[in-house]
Amino acid sequence: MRTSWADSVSAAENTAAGSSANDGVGSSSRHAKSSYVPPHLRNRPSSSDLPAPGPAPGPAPALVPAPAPAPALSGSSSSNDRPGYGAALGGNRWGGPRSDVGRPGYGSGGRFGGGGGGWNNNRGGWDRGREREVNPFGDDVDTEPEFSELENTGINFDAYEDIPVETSGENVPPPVNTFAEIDLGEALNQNIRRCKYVKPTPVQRHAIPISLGGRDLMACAQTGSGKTAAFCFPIISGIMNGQFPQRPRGARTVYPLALILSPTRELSCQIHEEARKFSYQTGVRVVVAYGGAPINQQLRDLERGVDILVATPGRLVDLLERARVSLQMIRYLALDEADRMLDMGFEPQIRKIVEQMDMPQPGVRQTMLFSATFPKEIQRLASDFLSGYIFLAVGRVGSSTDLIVQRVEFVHESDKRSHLMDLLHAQKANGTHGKQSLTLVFVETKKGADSLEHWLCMNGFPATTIHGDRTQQEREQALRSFKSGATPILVATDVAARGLDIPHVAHVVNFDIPNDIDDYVHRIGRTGRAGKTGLATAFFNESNASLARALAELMQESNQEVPAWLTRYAARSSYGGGGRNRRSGGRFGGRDFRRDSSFNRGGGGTDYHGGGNSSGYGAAPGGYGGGGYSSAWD
DNA sequence: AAAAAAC
Repeated sequence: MRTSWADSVSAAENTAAGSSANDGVGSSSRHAKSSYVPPHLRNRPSSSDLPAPGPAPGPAPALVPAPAPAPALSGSSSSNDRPGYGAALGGNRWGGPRSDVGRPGYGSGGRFGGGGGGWNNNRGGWDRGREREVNPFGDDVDTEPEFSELENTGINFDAYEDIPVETSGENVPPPVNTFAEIDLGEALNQNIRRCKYVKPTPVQRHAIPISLGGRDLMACAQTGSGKTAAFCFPIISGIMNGQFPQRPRGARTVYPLALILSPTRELSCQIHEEARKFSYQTGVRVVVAYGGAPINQQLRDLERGVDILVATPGRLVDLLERARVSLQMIRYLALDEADRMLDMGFEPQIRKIVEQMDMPQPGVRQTMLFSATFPKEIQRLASDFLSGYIFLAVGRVGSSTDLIVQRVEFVHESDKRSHLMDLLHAQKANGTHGKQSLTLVFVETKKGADSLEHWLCMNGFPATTIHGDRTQQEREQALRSFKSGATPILVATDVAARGLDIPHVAHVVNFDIPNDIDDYVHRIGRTGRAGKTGLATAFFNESNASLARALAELMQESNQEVPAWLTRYAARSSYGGGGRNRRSGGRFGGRDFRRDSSFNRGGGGTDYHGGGNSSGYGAAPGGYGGGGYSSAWD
């Protein structure tokens, strides 16, 4: 009923502040968590809007989302909010047979009509509305890739082969070696072919079966490892195949089934673009919402229907407070770059979104948490947000390959500009032109970015810049202009350090070296994407001494040539307790802390079924090994 | 210390 959900939302608003006494740490047991009812949902007549907790998410058959009883939305008289491409399908896993009438004007009959679940599915009927959908692949939609084309994409799949992977948790579903082994459905398979993906990356090989098995997932993986597809495929497949209760449709509020949170606007845009490709002609609607852009277009997009919502936290909180979005129907939650989001101070907003609005509990929804590192704060988040999860650690991309050639050059502060100029001239002369060869230059400050951009332009190098002082429009324009090659040099702050997938970045220059080795790893990860080779040059001088040790170790680890002078710096800084990097010596961003006997919370899932190579663990001198997680590193 | 993120 309209009043029902409206009340729910307004109640949520009214009590959000007071409900922050959420149990937080210490209730990692899923039973404790699943019986928890958020304050704003207590005392509701029939608790009819929130699905009751489902049974323990044990090994479930593939393609079955985490089970949950029906929420039995009372009296809603309208259908779900997506344009239907669907044919009816029997049975409704979430809500049982429904008698609701389909929303007129869309598709071919009620998607929930007449006892049929009515969600489109890949076994038929979804194509009836295909003309409606803008083709995200451009012109070559119906071009089936030739085998030779596949080889020409430049994706070096062998480069992924020796990336170490480790899993732990109870009953870990075995990894797959090909997409064909997984029944993702024909529509999705076709999109995978259109994307020219031939073979799953390591994170995909493991994460997709885990997720399709209905399990929660904590994954330590770098961007560039194929994460986006790893969480999108199971979500899209689950939505296509799953039966969901009818979503109430008020005039304004929409009820997505999946939520993907990411730290930056550009990353959200990128995930949205990728997810749209993956969901092309599946009938699954993906919408993005982020700040800095006019909200009206986003509201219109939402009103046209949303299954998967990709968002940055701030804008989502805004939408939730305006009651334009309800999380009541969320079945899939993915948090990307979780460590980054915490670094950026998003924890309160994320906890508000996940714990204090109307999102179903862990175990009812399926949750995937992605993070490059696994520090204490993320472990806490994992305990609070996940239920009986599987831990997956994928080695750093590039850690065991030579995909990225790293160079470190000693450049005094005052020489940096002319040195950069030399590099750019050399690059120009090297004959790489004709083909786009993009250079991404990282600097420390927004001011520095502007002034370097200006200087480059004055000196005949078309450059643009991206940083947080620019408007969202300027940022997006800069990114477009860079990607297109119109300005083949992009000067950036760390806003662009993580996750952005820009093809053809041949060279990453760390004009200013970051203070955190993780940031360095992320920055150089903007090149050498998808198995292509790339070059990363860092300008090192005295002011970077504190990073010398971590940098030298990282380079050594990835089979790079470490200059003798850097080794000397590294030796010096190691005495002074420098190199406070978080994970030197390891090839993973973290390890499953549940394996440590000292960590006792009574939560389940301490069994270790490690099938992977664990040699990257334990060697960390002050990493996460050893059980004690003192905060000495912060 | 700087960066990012809602209006």
